[in-house]
Amino acid sequence: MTMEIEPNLLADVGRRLRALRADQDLTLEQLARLTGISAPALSLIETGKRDARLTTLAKIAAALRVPIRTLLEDPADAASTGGDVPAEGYDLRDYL
Amino acid sequence: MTMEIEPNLLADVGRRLRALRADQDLTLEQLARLTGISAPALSLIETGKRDARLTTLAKIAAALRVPIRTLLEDPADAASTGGDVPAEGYDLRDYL
DNA sequence: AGCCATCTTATCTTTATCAGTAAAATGGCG
DNA sequence: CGCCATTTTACTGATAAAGATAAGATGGCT
Repeated sequence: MTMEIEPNLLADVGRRLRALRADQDLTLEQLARLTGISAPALSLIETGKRDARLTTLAKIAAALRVPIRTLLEDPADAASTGGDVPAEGYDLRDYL
Repeated sequence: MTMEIEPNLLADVGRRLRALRADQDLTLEQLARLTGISAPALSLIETGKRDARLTTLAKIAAALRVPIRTLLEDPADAASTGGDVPAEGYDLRDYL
């Protein structure tokens, strides 16, 4: 359980994106028109082959009418949204 | 209330990033070493002048030991983390 | 099999991120 | 005021994102 900065973050985001689009029965073409992002670009993002910019993800989230955060969290642990706090008594400088 | 895709999303993310870094008393140099992202790049991101890639934000979040979602949500409405559902009975195709 | 919608992949061009470096602000603090 | 740490800004060059377009691949359906 070394967690190495989330191995397949892009693939995960892509999967969620595709699921959300499917929920609204939208084609890549339609989402492309809604977002201003080309269908090929959307395809690459959904298949986890492209490292999109923040505003690009924001446009897609806006078009799908969901908060951006939805794309980044596992709907499973979405319940514990109080689980934040950076582990009190920790000093990152110890690792420099 | 036209929402125009959040005009200052980058500035907001940058502010939260800077606050988190301040909480741990890290300099840009130190965070740069932790993330592998240069200090100038971090400065641009924190000041809302750069549209960072998803993996870049992920690296920073990992170094600060907070979930990525923390950078994107307003701590104010962080309470209502069940508020998702894309407004049932809506069809985005009506706007194409 | 053939057609059709949808998605994927490839190529090209423009633009932007990012590392690296160095040079200017900024801000304490003695 | 002059140091000094920190941050910002301004370059360079390499890598990658994103639009546009076109060409394959996939899958359903009669």
